[in-house]
Amino acid sequence: MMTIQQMEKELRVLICAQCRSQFGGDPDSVVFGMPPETIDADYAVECFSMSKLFRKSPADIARTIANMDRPEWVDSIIPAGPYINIKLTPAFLERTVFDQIDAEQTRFGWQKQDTPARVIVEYSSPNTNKPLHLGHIRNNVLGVAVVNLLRAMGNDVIPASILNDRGIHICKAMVAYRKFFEGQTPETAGMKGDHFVGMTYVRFDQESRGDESLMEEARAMLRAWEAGDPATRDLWKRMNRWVTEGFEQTYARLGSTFELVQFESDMYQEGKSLALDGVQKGIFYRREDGSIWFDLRDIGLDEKAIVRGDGTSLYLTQDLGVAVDRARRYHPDRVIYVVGSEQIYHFKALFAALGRLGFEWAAQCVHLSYGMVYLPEGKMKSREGKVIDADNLMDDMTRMALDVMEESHLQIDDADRRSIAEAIGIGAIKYFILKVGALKDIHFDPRGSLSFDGSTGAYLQYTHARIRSILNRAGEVPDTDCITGWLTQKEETTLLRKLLRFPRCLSDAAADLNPSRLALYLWELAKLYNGFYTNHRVLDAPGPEIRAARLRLCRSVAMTLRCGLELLGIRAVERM
RNA sequence: GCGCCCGUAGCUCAGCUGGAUAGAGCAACGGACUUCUAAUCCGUAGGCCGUAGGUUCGAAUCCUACCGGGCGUACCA
Repeated sequence: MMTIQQMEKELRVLICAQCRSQFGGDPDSVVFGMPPETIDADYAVECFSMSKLFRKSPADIARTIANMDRPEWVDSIIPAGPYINIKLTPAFLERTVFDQIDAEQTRFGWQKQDTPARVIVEYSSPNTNKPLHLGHIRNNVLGVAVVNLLRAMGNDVIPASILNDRGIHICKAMVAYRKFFEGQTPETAGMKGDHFVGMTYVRFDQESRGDESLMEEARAMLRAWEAGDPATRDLWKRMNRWVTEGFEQTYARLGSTFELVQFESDMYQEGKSLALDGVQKGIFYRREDGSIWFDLRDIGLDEKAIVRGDGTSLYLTQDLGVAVDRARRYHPDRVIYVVGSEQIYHFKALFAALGRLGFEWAAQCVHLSYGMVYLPEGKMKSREGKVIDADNLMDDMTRMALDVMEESHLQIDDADRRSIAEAIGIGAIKYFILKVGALKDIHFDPRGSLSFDGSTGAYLQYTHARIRSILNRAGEVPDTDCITGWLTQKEETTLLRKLLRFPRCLSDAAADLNPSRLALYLWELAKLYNGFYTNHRVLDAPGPEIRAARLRLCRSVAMTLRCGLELLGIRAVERM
């Protein structure tokens, strides 16, 4: 059996061979594009870019390539001006697509690497003084999708998170707890732990506005923490535990998982010793007040502080320490940081610092940045409590989905209904985020996003459920291996051609670290399927062969939708 | 000031490393359920791809300048 990837490679080799024999060289690249709808072909290759290389007109090149010997599975290679259009034999197209999907199932389009690259993907990395909000959702959703895509491409991926569990923001929550909530726990307050601590943090902000002394207390608390004061450390541990327990629930709903969780409180010393090391080597320098700096003006940045005058560490110091620690323990080939675009400068500085300290792997660090998430009123401000809380949002979306389900005729018990509503509600958020390119800001319209119309996760899930319903009614899907050639309708061919492109969609999305490509592909696939669905019958198709062939087509589309959705972290439901 | 990102239909966005006639969705209007899930489908309408130059056989895509918006430029994280 030949896979789609092997078949495309084979075609490329043949085209190159023809170029070598006729023009004396290989083309720079052979890109398999999509012919316009009016042309009946599976691939289009443009010959413009070869024109300069071979000193012939694109049309001449197209004609020459089209004359090549073709394997028996290629139906025709037809030059059309500067393009060649390649059409596979319909039977081969069907067999290749169907057999591969049947063989690979939920791993359709995945690849194996002989020596898998080890990739650390850092994402989420929250502060432990408040619950996760919409901005974190974007981070987690992107992070999960990137992890999944890289894994599908055969990489050895380590999802990592670092909890920012120390610093003045934590102390603020602790001060407020002692002053206003002493003796209470998340249980007595009837709240999730992260929400409980978040409440103390908000309270601090409110109270400290009219009372400067609170800020003083927070600073004193930070000093006590650094000094290792037992009572302070005790409270700190307790509150951190509340928060992380709350996070675990949120992560479970979001589908975020980590293989490596580290704590800033364990790591920040490492960065400091690296800084001192750098001073010794003459890479960093001290100012009179004792602070440590390095100069990035030669690469268009500024001077950056790396340790404070009082010897305490900064954000950059911590990330330096974490990076070196991870490299030492895991020897990654790449490190991908999923962090908002407001940190672009920070990561430039971080990577530059690592490079100057002599770590060659610094060149393999990538900051995958993404845009802001705005509310209609403006940027989210966590201290003002004007945020879309992650848990609340997931609840709201789930409830919305439930309401819509109530109106439907679906006969299912309450537990199933809840679970499906959860998949739809959370899938809607995820798809809403993933379908736009990461760099774009998202203007989040809470009401609008609750709609399930158009290019949405629910649309994809609905299409999947619709197909599954047909397959369930059909019972056993007969094996049509020996009866290819029955899918002759336009919609059927278009669907097959779309399926043909799934493996490349995955590898492109993974290579660009861009899940939105996959999100878009799935929407297009679902759209094509729904077009087919309204125009043609499956179960009572005209003849048993067509019925069987269509069932197999349906099964393949459903499986591809499921594969894609799951890579995006969205559950494909059987019914809805 | 400097750096990075964004600017495509009324709104939200696609448009792959330049390539066959700029595409969707939403909103608006008009159609399609005795028929495999109408959370669907079909149709109509809507564009000087921010502006001006440049490179090219060919530009929404690459380069330059400008305009508009965002983010950053902390001994905050």
